[in-house]
Amino acid sequence: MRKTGQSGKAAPRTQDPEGTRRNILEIASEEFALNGLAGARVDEIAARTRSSKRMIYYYFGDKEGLYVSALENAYRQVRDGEAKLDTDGLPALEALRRLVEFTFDHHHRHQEFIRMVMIENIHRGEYLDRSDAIRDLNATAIDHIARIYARGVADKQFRPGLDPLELHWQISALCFFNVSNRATFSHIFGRDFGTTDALARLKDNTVEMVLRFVARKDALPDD
Amino acid sequence: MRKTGQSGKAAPRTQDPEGTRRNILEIASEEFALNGLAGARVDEIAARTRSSKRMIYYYFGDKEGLYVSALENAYRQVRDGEAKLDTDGLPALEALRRLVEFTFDHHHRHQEFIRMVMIENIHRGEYLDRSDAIRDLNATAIDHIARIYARGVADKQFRPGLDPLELHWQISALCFFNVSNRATFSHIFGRDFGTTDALARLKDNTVEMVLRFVARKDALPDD
DNA sequence: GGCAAAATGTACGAACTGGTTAGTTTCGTC
DNA sequence: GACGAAACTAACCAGTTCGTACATTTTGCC
Repeated sequence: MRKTGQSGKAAPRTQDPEGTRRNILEIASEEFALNGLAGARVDEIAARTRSSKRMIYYYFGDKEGLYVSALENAYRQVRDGEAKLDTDGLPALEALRRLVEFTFDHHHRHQEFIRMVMIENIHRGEYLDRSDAIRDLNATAIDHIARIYARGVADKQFRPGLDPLELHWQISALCFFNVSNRATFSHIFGRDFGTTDALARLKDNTVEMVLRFVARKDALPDD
Repeated sequence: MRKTGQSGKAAPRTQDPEGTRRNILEIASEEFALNGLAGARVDEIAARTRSSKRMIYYYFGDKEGLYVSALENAYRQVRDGEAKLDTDGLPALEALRRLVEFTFDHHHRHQEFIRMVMIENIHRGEYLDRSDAIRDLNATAIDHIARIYARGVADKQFRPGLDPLELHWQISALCFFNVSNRATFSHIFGRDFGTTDALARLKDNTVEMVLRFVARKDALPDD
């Protein structure tokens, strides 16, 4: 799909391939996040689109192709957002705190992304396999935490011997679960964990938990 | 068609309502855990059953009724298993360690359960709402950790002011994610987190993380 | 203006899917 | 050993769902 160089802004057209594609992808992302791969309906997606079912198949091949694109779309958006955090000037302990807080909030802000990841895990990552675009996006996601950790160890603030990737795992777990399992958890224990108050407490706990895990005892405040 | 001994139990019958029901539920649980509510096929379930599609509707009403039963089934099995852990004789710190280790392993042993919970969360707990059976099962699930925590605080091993339910949340998060998101996580970071080695490390980390979060500084070993 | 390629609209159909209809067999019990 | 209820079977049905065939318009380019 090549775009010839044009002068000025593109004039409004009756035909707008790029816009159509984007519009379809947007609606599809919503529907898949809402209903899952099997649960989403191509006809329903088409109906909500400014375009038609014909166009879905024209641009994305089939339902699964559309799903994979929606998945890529979700990852791309979220990773783009993550890149905005900058902690380079901060002391390691503070940087880590910021990172965890940011991750917590970021997950909370992008619930459709969380849902897509849940759905994809139900499918055992089968469709992720078909997308080389996604792996590339995440290769650098680990860098940030690795840098902070290295800094903290050098400063004798963090205990050595931890694996940044495993640390990332733990942080992800705490922040992800917080969104992914809220429905069942709240229901079962009869307490709403979605209130701003509950969320604030969970965030504090999460930060605290990570910091206590990583920091050396003497770098922590007294109990 | 085998004959059971006449050991007081019902003689073998060609008609076996209880057995049929259980058989259907068993297969249905597998299929729903495998494919989700929308993804599972009633015909496929029926085919794998010793019985027929008609019987599914006879005993469970409709597809959703069958799904709710499968969900209840999953919760019941897992909660029954959990009840087996006994830490009452142990010092609080050791008891908590055992609890976390057990939870970690237990989640790992019951991946179909995890999948059912994931699926139900995709459905926002809508079907959990329809089942009063499940809430009752979990009302006591929090007791165990609450007892350990209270003991630890009394013994000056744990820092006070924590909420057992929130603690349970954190532990669940770490152990749940470990199963639920393995597919995408492993894929994205190109490292298999399902090996016995990786699991052992993650378990250690998880235990460590919880203990460091709960214990008072002076109750912990040096870094 | 003319033309091929890209983009789009309309309508349809084959296969699937949840659910049912209608009828048969089994079984406790009186 | 008759009888009604419970357990069960097989075939079928109607609505849905993904996907496509065919026709048409728009666009870039000479």
